[in-house]
Amino acid sequence: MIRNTRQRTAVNAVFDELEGFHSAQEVHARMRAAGDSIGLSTVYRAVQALVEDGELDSIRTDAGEAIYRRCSARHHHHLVCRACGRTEEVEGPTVERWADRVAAEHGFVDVTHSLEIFGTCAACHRAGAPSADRPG
Amino acid sequence: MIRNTRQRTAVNAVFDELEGFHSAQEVHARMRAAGDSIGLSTVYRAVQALVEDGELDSIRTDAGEAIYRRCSARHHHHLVCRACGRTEEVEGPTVERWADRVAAEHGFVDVTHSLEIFGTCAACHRAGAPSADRPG
DNA sequence: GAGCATGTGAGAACTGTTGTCGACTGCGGG
DNA sequence: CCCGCAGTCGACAACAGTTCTCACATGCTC
Repeated sequence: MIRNTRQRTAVNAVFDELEGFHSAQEVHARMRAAGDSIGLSTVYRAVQALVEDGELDSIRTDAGEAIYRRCSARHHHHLVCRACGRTEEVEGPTVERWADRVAAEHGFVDVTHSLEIFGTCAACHRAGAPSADRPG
Repeated sequence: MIRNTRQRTAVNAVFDELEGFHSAQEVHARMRAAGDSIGLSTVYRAVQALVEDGELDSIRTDAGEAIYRRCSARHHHHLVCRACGRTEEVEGPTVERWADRVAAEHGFVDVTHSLEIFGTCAACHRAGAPSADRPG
């Protein structure tokens, strides 16, 4: 049975007040700072549960850290600035259809996909942010 | 000054023989197994240098591990069976153009993207493989 | 070949994450 | 309302991947 605990509720609530992506550690620190007594393990368990429930959306930073945010109902992808980390949601039926079609052509079923776009946002580009090229 | 050492050359050479993505640790193990004496730190340094030189391409797995491969002339994506792990390379100008366009519309420059498609391949589907959904 | 900046490598340190385990507590039943 | 107990908590240890350290080795320039 899945219980409705103070901690779980609290973690969930944090993401109501927060925009964008935040790491488990950050959430933990934020809660502790706010006087909320909660363990780090619990935060990790909570965010994982929330991701499974589809409440949160998770991606991994370039540094390998997992970051989370409230998931909007729509299926979408992320456009991430590699200099300042700013994230924008983008969506496009084009790519959805393409992915499904390609998978189907190869005989794959039950298809999902993950797509992230990285670049340097206008502000950072103006600021002359360095950019590590990443062809691929 | 950047020196041309035996180790650096050797790491680079490994990726000539290897297809697809491989972790630094795997490369290290492989080299040791082949009787090549090299330290793990050195492998890390080497792959990082190679990435900076544009010789290698790096992405991060879901588990947070960094994996590398020779940057192929062709840009393509992966279609991965979530049951047996079989991977097929797919490519499509559609999605490339879409990603670039979307990024440009948001004022992003110097754009790259990462896309993986997950599904159950025909063989595994016939075998009745289970599947874990991952919205996002 | 000499000098020396740069690279190497074993191991320690660090970071983010997951596991452990005794104590705790929501929740359904009585 | 209280009981019982399975699900949960949380401090801490354990882990994995990566980076740092530093004494030693070695390519490169002269």
